[in-house]
Amino acid sequence: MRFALLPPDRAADEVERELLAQWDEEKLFETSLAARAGAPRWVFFEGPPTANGKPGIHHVFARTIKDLFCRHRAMKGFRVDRKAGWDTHGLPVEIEVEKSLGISGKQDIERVGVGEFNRLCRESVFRYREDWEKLSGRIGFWLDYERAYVTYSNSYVESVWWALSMLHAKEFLYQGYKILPYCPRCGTALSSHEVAQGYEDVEDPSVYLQLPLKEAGKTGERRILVWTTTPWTLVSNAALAVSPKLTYAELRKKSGAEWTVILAEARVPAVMGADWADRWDVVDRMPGTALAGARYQRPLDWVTFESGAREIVVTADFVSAEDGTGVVHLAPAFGADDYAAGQQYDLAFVQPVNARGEFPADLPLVGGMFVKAADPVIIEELKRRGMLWKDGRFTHSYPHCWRCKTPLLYYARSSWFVRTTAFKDQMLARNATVNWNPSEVGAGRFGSWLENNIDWAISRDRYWGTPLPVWVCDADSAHRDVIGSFAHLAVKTGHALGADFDPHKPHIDTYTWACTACDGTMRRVSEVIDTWFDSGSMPFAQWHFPFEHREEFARQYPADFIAEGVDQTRGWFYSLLAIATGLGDALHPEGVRRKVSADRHAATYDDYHAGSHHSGEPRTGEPRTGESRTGEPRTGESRTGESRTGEPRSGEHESGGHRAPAAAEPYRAVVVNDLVLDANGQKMSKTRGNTVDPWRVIERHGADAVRLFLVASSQVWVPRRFDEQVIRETAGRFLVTLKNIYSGIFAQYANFGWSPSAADPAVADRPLLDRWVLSRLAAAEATVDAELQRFDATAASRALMDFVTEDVANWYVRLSRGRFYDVDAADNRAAFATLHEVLTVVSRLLAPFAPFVSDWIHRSLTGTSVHLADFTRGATERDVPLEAAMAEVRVLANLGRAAREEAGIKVRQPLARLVCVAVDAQQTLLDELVPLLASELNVKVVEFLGSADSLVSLEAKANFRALGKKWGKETPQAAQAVNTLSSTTLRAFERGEPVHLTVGGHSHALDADDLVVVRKASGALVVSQDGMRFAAIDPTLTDALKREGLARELVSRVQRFRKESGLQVSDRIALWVVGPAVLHAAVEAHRAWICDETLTLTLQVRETAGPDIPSGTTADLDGVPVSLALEKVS
RNA sequence: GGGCCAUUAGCUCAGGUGGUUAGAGCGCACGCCUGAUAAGCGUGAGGUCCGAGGUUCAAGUCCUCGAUGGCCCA
Repeated sequence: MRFALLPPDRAADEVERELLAQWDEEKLFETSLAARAGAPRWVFFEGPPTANGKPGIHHVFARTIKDLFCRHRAMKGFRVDRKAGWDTHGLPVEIEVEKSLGISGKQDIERVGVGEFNRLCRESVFRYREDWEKLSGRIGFWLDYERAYVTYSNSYVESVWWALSMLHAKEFLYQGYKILPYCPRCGTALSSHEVAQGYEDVEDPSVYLQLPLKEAGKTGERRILVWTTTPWTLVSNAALAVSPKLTYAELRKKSGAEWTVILAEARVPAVMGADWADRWDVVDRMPGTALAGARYQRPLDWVTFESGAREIVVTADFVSAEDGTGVVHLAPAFGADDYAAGQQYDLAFVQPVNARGEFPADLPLVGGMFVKAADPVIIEELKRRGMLWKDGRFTHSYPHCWRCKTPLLYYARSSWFVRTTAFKDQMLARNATVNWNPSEVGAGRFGSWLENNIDWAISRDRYWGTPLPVWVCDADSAHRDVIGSFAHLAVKTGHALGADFDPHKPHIDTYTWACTACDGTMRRVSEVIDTWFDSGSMPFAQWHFPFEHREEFARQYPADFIAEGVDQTRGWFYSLLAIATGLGDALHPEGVRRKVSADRHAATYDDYHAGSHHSGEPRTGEPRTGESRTGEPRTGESRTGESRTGEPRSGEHESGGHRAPAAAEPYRAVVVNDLVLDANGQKMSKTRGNTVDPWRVIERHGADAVRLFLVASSQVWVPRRFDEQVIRETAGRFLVTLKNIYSGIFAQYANFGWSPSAADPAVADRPLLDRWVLSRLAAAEATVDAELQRFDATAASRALMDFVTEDVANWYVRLSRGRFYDVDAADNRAAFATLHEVLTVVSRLLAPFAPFVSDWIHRSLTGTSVHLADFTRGATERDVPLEAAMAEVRVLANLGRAAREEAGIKVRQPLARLVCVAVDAQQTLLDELVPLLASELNVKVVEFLGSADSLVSLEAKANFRALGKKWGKETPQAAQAVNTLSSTTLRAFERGEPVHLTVGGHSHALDADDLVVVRKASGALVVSQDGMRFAAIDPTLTDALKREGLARELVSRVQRFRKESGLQVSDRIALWVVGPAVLHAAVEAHRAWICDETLTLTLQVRETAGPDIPSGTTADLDGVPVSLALEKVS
């Protein structure tokens, strides 16, 4: 058996590409799935990326996290199917197509034609999908791209329709109004991103009104002051709002007017002037709540109210004392706060403005005018009516249309909603059982946001999206059909849909039918739905549930794991939860199965499902009895999930056909990742030009290093800086070390004739160092596994990297190097077998993080792919006392080196003895490890002392934790007393003699807990200490030691010379050494050893050079001049 | 304006339940090794723990206020 070599300087990119080709050829992903076909499932949901742009480095990040945990659980023995998915609808796609066509805005799209436009949208999605698949593949993200779900596909759309129809059946779907920023010129509502682009500072009117309060028979004696910057909305004024938290003042002019004015006390100076007290008397003060319910006279009476409360003062939390008068005018059609208050108090709703932003022609004075242009007219009219207090101008930041710069109007638009507020408590309960990583996102950001949940506006007045399956009668809009399947649509229209049926606009809008309740015609509403509803439907829509694959859905719901960026908090994380909770039992596999079996002969799902729609009566798809259960959080095992996710579940879940009641949360664990920033901590953006091209980075460092860096550099849920320099220094460096150990130490020498065999000693028979590293390996294995189990990839990767660099490279390999130069000795076979085991297990542990190099090494070591291996071995035993003893030895070695450094004696110079004091380790083990310590520190003898008394004097250090309990406020004095205890007293105390402390009249016996005894060096040896551990070297250099040191210097120099002369490591030589007598003595004393080390067959030492010696080199060996010459002999 | 997160050595980050010498890696300085060699190892110097108050015998850690940066939402 030969082990392939992997030179560390071989380009990672090249190696990885070769592996990708090999995986492809072997169908390794499919093979790995097949190997777990019968295993318990661990379900992953792929949050579908929007395929409307090239993937960036932050996508590599998110996808690494997804892949990593899926790989880990798969290696742990679960079946982890990974179905890819693509989010294909929505405004981003439309904008991309608008750009490519060089058009902008709805009118342009209509001109191009909705059919053509949507065709281009569909094509555009395909283009980017390829980019995504390529990059995902390159970074080793294993996903089933062949069977990806695509949100625009007919089957997906049909499942979404089903969900909407079920929500409708549960009376969760309704039509209402939503206040949207709207451009009257473009005739379109703007998304929040568009609004954010268009803020500009503008000057607007600043108008104060005095509105008379209507009180029993004396209207106008008290007036309330109101401020607005949009006079045109006063036409629709329905109510006034005051703050329940503010105090309001009622003022009367000192000059003795008959009327008073009311405004927030805190606003008086700002509104009335700093010197207001000179002119006004405060006649009354009252809380805002006292004003609630008061009636007032509205400023303008041009429109008539149809229904709802009007001309009334209400309280609202959004009213502040920041500006204005603390009294806010409410026009529910023209502001989000206003609308919300309107809903809360059932206020009258009037919207006398058309789509072009104009008042109707029949209004007095302002009829037909653009609203903004009507402002001066309205101010003039208010003045005429005596309702104007004062007017002025006001500069503020106001949103404008980013296309045409027209100021936006906040506008009530008809919109469709899902009544999420109806099941908010259930969402909260479900959320509470989710294992969020980090937990604060679930409890804080997401949880507190859910608390303030408002109904989900799901309709969009756009083109490329899942059409809202609502048909409304053109004669009476109360007559509605919500279509839940294509079959249902066929039934409605009376004929089959045809093979080329496309549920998208504009085709779908050609389907109409006669209203069953009147003479009207049922026509589809124009809207499409929010793409978040699409993606939030993926748990069932990816399976075309409930029309197909019901069993599959049951097995793959809910998800054990999802992972996305923190920006998905209000996106996918929410839409998954909201839809699953709203659907409730409709997602219950048992419920569906019962239904199906009861109607086994039904030709289509819709056949049995129909009827609920024909009647027009809402009905629940499933029995209501289970409802109360749905909101209950799971108890017991839910939070840590250990019992569920720790080990593969037994088959019982499978045999049941489903895994859990669908009433559970749609995902059990979430890993949230934060942004990838540039090297300077700046957010990456195209406009800043600091984006990172993932392809170029991968080419330079390899996907392994990039993945490892992204995960290991800091917790994934804090923003991380992306710095290529740092990749090289951390992940890159680690991988180089690993390859060095594999190729430079293991494979290179194993190829002289070692391969695993029965000749290898059993573990128990191997040297302590081997047993130690195997024990550490078991520890690392357990740690990495446990950290991944709890979704901490950062801690896992760091533990693994630390093990490899510290324990394997820096200790085991370094101390064992000599054992790898010869494959025959039993001791050496043990070393090879041990390192083989270590490297094999390390590659498995590394596989989720760095799937390429780990596979490469694992294949070379074992002949099989790491991705078909088990993550952990069975029971492995640790030798904890041995680990403790070795830890002790390593500390002592460091101390010894520090002592050498202090004494100024290099390691190559042998010393007579090292004197140590160790703690926490068995002396027998330490004795066995002495040869390692002696060789590491190059000393002849290592002695252990039971105490350091002979090396040190004792001092006490107070232990505040213990003293604090006893002494309270006198702790510092007591500590001081402890710290001044004499060395003699402390020795007595350590022997068990009682010691009392007296401080401030109190006296307590000293307990062992109360102090730590510290040893300070004293004496002739050079002592180094760390806590209770000591290492002391004897710096005395005898002539014999000096000779040995010189011999070592010589060997070192000869070795270098051999190399400089171009010799092979196995070449035998003849050697001439010319130097003074002292060198002569050293060589003669260690002749055999020198010859052995340098493979010298004949060694001649002289004091002077001669003509018979070949030319060579000269050197200085610690002040001893030497000339060397050598010749290759064989 | 609200919510959440972060702020610890030049850089990147660790620092359960408060306990007195605040750690690691990288970088840097000095040195070692020269059969992992465009590798490997050691020793060392680096810190008012963002600031101000407070609680406590004791605060990087708990509380309050503030600053800066980031994200999300208005």
